[in-house]
Amino acid sequence: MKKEEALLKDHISKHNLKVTKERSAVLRVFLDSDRHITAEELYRKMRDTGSSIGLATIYRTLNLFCESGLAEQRQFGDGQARYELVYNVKHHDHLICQACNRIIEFQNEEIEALQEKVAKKNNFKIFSHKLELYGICSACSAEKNALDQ
Amino acid sequence: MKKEEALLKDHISKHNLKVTKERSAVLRVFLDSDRHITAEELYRKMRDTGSSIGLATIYRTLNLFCESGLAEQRQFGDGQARYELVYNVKHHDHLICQACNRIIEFQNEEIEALQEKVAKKNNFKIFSHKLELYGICSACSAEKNALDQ
DNA sequence: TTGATTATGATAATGAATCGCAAAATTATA
DNA sequence: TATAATTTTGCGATTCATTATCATAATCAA
Repeated sequence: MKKEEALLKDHISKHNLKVTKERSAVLRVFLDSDRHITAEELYRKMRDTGSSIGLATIYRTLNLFCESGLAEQRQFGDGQARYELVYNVKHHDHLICQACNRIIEFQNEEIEALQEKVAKKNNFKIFSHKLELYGICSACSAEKNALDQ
Repeated sequence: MKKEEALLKDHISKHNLKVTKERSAVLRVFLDSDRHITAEELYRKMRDTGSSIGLATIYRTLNLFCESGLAEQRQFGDGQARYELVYNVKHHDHLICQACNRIIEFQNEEIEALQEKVAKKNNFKIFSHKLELYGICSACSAEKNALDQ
């Protein structure tokens, strides 16, 4: 059994919930998908492969993943929440290309340390943070330059 | 005439729009409000002082403020957009207290510089960024400690 | 297997934000 | 300052993502 599956089952048993084929199927597809997937995308992906799962169940299951610490919800400003596997994944922030919607993950210890410093200076205790850099990636930038010629 | 009003009127005249009493009133109340106000809060504030303005007009006007460079829209994760005066205001990021919803602004040149460095390393051109630190402020932290006694 | 409990799918409901429209307001022009 | 072209307004309807409701189905401890 995968460690992600074990984590979910542990959460389920600790909260008097039940292991269902839908939950198992959503987990399987979720783990096999691009990071930063939306509920709708996951729903389509499952329906397209013959599943008769409902959209509400997708949302309920993704929320369950978040409650169990397996995933986190992100808002990148396009109006749809995205869900990302965080269990056993090192913390990181995001670069978001506004041309092709590509999401690049990055880590920077120096920035993290400075955030703590800012928090301390303001007597603030940080529980979580969000750092997103919006712009244009190298591929889109090159494409734009080519078009401009 | 205030510089903010001048900016808005400049934008209006450059785009064949019209100066209306509603737009002037929304600007007046907006400038006189807490930073990071929601459309609904601005609507309530105006209705409570006798205005018969519609909510749609509030939204349209706040969008106009954003287009003119007077304001920017922010999402702090509670599902409602907040609007913040940015004209003639130095760039800053936010600390958000999840207990009392207080928003503290801060500036940190070192973090900004490191963001640029990250972007460069990824051949990414930054147009904007979002850095939000979520947690609990000193006042709420003290209150919580007192209750725990 | 049963029985208590939880989960599911379909659909309705929600809430923030936008749209369409007829009426009203603005503004350039005469 | 009247006119006419254009934009804006408030209202209500609409959209879209997400959640709630509810009857039926599935799970699982005993």
